[in-house]
Amino acid sequence: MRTHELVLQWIEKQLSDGDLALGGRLPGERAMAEQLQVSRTSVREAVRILEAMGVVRAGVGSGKDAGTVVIAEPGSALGSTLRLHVATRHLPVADIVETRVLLESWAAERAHVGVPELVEAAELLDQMDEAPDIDSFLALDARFHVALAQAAGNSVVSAMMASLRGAIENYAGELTGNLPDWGATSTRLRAEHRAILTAVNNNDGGKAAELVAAHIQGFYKEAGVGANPSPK
Amino acid sequence: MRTHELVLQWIEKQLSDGDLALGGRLPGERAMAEQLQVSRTSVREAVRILEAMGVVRAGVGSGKDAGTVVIAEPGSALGSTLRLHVATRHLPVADIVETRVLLESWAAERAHVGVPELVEAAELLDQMDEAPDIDSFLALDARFHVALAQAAGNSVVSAMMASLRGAIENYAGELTGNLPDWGATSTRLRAEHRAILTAVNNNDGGKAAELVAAHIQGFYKEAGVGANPSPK
DNA sequence: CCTACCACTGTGGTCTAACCACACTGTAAT
DNA sequence: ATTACAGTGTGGTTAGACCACAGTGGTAGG
Repeated sequence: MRTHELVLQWIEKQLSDGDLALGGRLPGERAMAEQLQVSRTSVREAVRILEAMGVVRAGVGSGKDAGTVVIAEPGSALGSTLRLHVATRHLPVADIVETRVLLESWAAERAHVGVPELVEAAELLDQMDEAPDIDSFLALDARFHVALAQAAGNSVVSAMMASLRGAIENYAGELTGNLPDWGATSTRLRAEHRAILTAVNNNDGGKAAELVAAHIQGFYKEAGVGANPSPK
Repeated sequence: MRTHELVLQWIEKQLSDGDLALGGRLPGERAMAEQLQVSRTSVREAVRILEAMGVVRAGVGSGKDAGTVVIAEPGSALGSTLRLHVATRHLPVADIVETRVLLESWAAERAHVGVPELVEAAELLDQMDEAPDIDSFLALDARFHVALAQAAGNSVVSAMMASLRGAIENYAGELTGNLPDWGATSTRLRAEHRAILTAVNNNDGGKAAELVAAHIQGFYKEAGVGANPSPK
């Protein structure tokens, strides 16, 4: 077993045993190195992996944001991993879109009416009506979909959905260039968003799921994904 | 931007541009360090991250298995990430089980009859009838479920399903200790497996999905997950 | 001529020791 | 009381060395 894996094991044990909790701080790199009788290099490699997994965040200096702190951001971490695998051509974009439809439909069908996430989603829609450019529109769109997914109350589904969105975020940006009329598309997307949210708030989960599926598939189909899985 | 992130970017670009393909070999760490004008340490940190993501595999020595080569194993990588987040108590085991039910039901419903994965699944069931102990039974069980998921032909769903299974693998091992009568449970599980496979091969996707959902939920319920999300 | 051995080479794995930038903290000078 | 500044501890980065490993190729012995 390689040295940095030993460090990883040790840290994972600290987490499992509850000696290290969310928001907690890891010992300094030098301290850990001495405690585990390994070099600081090995400790750093382990920390880097945890950082890539979204389990910790490293901050320099001193004070509240300093040191290596335990966080919980599986979404961005999974997203990076998927993005890399898309780059290797091993994961087709079409499969990602399909999975996204699966997860988001499920979430829309089971969204709990009355949770704060749905209020946030409504506010995001208002902001989208006044988005100055495409990029800010897409950013708000991403947050809307994530909020909707979170309303179902399953953190794993939320994280995976967010990661899928993140993995193809670059594509979304490129693809809007393919659209014949962004103004028309934007209007349509916004109307679909409101219809989805209305269906959810009316406890009509089945309809919400259908609308979400059509919404996502419609966008990527219009932008040309599916027929051409590797647009680059 | 930190130095190792620069290296990551460079490697990701090589992958996106197709200059580096699956099975290809990265330049040596020393060569990359010189080419990018960074230290070997930074290169190594980047490679470590890619290794943790299941994008590359590092091998010492010389010959075919030596050097850092591009692979595609998103499943194990995502599994490790999820496992760590479970350790932080951020992802409840119940949510993972629920997501697994979602993905596997979907896959069972859409499995393509006639694909080699289903043949392999059948062989695995035969082997399970003669599994000498619980651990080998669980290992075969894992492979059976993965094969079933792969039969649906969506690589993202397959990878995620495998990762979910891996994230709670340790739990499965612990939980079998809670079962009152392993022999009876094993017999029931094997019967359910065969029923699922039969439904799939009969093109009865709906029934297969139902059976899979009941199969998974039944096992974890019997073992005591759901009522007690953090058994440790 | 063939075989067995062995030094050579290039790979990742690890370690040490130093320096940097950063951000807060406490103290001393104003 | 306010300000300026040295001190301290954090992660970030680098250079250089040594190790184990595995295939390569030459060489000595049969």
